[in-house]
Amino acid sequence: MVTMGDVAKLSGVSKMTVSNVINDRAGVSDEVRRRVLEAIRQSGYRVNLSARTLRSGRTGVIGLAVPEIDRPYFGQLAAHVIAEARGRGFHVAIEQTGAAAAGEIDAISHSYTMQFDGLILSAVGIDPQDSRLTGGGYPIVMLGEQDFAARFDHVAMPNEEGAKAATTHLIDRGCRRIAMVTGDSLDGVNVVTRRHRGYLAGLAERGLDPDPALLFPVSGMTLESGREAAYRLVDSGREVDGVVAVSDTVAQGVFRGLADRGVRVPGDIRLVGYDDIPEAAYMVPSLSTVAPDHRWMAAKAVELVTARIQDPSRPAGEHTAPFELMVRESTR
Amino acid sequence: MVTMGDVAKLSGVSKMTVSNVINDRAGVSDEVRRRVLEAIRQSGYRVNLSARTLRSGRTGVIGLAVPEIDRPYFGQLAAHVIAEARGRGFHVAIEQTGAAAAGEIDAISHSYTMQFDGLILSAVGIDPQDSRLTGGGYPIVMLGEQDFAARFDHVAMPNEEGAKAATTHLIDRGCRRIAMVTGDSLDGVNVVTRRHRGYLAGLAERGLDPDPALLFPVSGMTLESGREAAYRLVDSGREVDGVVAVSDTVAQGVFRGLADRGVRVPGDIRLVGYDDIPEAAYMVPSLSTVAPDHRWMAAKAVELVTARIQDPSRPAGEHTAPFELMVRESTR
DNA sequence: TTGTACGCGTTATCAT
DNA sequence: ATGATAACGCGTACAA
Repeated sequence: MVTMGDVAKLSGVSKMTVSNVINDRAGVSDEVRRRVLEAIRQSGYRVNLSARTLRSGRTGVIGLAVPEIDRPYFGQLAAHVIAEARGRGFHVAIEQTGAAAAGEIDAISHSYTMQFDGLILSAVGIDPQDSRLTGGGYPIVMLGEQDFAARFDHVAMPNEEGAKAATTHLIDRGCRRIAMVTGDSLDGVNVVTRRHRGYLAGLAERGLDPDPALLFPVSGMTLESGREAAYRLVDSGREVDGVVAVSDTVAQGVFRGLADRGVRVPGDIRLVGYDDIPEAAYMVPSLSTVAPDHRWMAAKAVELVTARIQDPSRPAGEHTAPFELMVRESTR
Repeated sequence: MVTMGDVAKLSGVSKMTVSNVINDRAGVSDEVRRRVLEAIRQSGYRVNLSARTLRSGRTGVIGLAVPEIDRPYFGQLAAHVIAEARGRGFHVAIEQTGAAAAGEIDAISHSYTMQFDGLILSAVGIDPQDSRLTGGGYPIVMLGEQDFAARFDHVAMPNEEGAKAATTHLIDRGCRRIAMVTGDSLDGVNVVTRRHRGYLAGLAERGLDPDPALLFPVSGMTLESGREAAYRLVDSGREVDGVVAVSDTVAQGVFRGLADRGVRVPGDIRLVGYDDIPEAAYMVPSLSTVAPDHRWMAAKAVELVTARIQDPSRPAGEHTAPFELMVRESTR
């Protein structure tokens, strides 16, 4: 392995000067810089990041913990975060939490062990009151929907606002019996409960009474659980003319489930999702959905975590992404 | 920061003994081990991976370079690789190559710089003859379709076999004018050309003549390029009763494009994809497709790269995944 | 079974 | 503008 010392010897300078050249520090004459760069090229020298990290205490890596990387929403998020971090000279390491509180706690611990400089945690299961959840000065940015009470930097989605807009949109299209397909636990503050609140707020704003019988719980944010909820919806025999799904992926499942039962969208039931995953615009019918600004969220999260890396004591802030309601064929 | 020395002091032993306890080495009395573990717990000590890496030369990280992590196929692949690597005590760092040869070369160089112990490279653009493409003893496993001539361990998809099976399936369903929507370059050996060969082989096996006018090139493996190819297909006015798409994502785009032009699937045109992404089964109509065994591929790739990490001089091998043709509604 | 001394490759400090 | 020296925290060789 070629070390800095080898390069120094080759170009007839000290290790320190080589280091200065590599890190673009001032105080190196053009002539020496040229010689050193030439020696690096010739020798094929590469910086040893472990040594640098050992000395400097920084890895240049930001962790990104998501529930499952194979869900379109998180794949997109990851792509944006990677791009944004690269622009700031950071590398991104992806962790999977399995959408469980334990996995999320592990991710923090693991991030620390791996010596990531900071962590962006897309939290869905964790309880903000969890005693194991202590920043301890370690730069963590939360990306999710719990209420972290300013204990962490937090980038939130416009869950209530978005779900409310989706619901009033259905009503304005003529729907009166609007079901919601959403998570099975309506306790606490999370994606599921906040979108449910938005749904209720939407009904209220248009003077409709909520009907608890029109809530169809799913155990996970998956295609299959959406389909299965649609079966229950149809088989219940209840009159329904609109469905708000907690996410686009669930909406895709609901759509398939309705089709399996011979129910047409938007003819019999209008359907709206949340997330605006890329596939939404390409479904037939295309899916109306709430589109939070993903790039904005990724950029904000990276901005916050890098700022906190530089100054761990800065005050934490709460930030909510802008959104747009994408009206497409499924609510035509 | 708590170091090994602190733990040693706290438990009244030497650093070496602490190291022995941590790495589960023999020659430590139960009593001492207990004391050390207690001290570790109390102090909150964590191994410093940089120091360990600097000393041992190993990071315990495997790089996974994919074109774009926000494409469902690669998201799934990543999820499987991460799970498999975890089982072998490795961590996975994801890189994005942008589906370009330059990005793939960069990924190798970057993987090396980041001191990953090995790299799984999902290559789509690289030329196996590229002079910059030299393993140099660094453990690289190729996951893609080029012909690497045993210079690298290589996990391949059953591209020709799969595309051929898809094509004969269309013919057996009664199709006679079968178009293919595929990449725009039919040079070299890659996903595009191999699936195209499979398509030709399928036609040949059933005694149909290929018609070059039924090739509709796309510039990328995206939803949008699939849609746009469908427009060209319909607008060309050519008679077509079946379409083989180069991937499921492209097939989704084709399906949407056909719908935009009022062409029904499978009524007017039967459609088959490749990959079996999760969404395929949930489309309406559900998408018939070739399902390579993704988990098998991920497991094999991780197995190969870990084996090569242990023994860099082992002979390289070529491995092709098994597949299954998923017959669904789009070819009903 | 435990301890000592040194080296891994880099960077910070201080001196020249 | 450049160089010498000492750390960073861990693991290995060898000594006790």
